[in-house]
Amino acid sequence: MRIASFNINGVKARLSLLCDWLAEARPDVVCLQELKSQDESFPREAIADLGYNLAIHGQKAFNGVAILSRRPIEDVSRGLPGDDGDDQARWIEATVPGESGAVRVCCLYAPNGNPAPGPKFDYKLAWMARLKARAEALLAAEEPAVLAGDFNVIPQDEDAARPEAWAEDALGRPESRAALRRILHLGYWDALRVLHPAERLYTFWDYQKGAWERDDGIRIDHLLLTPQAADRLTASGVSREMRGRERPSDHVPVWCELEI
DNA sequence: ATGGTTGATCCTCAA
Repeated sequence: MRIASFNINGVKARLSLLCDWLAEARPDVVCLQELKSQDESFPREAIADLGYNLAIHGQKAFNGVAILSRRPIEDVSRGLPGDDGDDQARWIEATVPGESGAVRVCCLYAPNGNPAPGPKFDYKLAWMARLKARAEALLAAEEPAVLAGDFNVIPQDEDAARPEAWAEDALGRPESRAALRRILHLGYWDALRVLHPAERLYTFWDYQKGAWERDDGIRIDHLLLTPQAADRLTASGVSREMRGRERPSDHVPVWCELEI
């Protein structure tokens, strides 16, 4: 089962790019972030026509996440637990049955957190703490699960072309990195890094200042696997060429292959 | 030091 994550940066503005990629790459499951669309205006038909079932958690103008799957989508849950007052659409999870067993797929869009320090950075760190709590509960189930999405955290210096440029940014600050490490240290595996330990891997290039042309990228989109999922990992990668297409997102898809 | 880009919605904000 091939599972991909893609921060689409506006699903309506990016519909033709998304449909082209779905038809070419044919991922079994896709986690989308930054829909910037309400449920009612989400382009369901075009995606359903390509053979995908849909579970959407949208919001007006900002955020928004969705799971697309060629297989059935079961037991959908919307919203990250831990704060009933949080109405930002940043989390959707569901079970996808495979040929041998099933996988719990969690699609997440972590807060950007800039400017830091400040209230937005506080919200980011509080959200990451809630993510850790959910990640802990998932581990206790001892089943294959994937945390897939835009974590808005650069894990280590080697995950940025110019790490020094991000040292004070919410995406690269030590507090953000520590929050991600706390989740990894529970027992999660970085599906990209575990198979590509020494590779230059970026998933985001800013629209500004010719970041793409200069390969001034960062790796902030991640696939974290429970041990039961990591045991079945056979391949992973970054669909880098997507950044060079017409009207691209500023992110590209990341994917992994699980024997499920 | 500034400005550079994009999308969605309301003439600004979030990224």
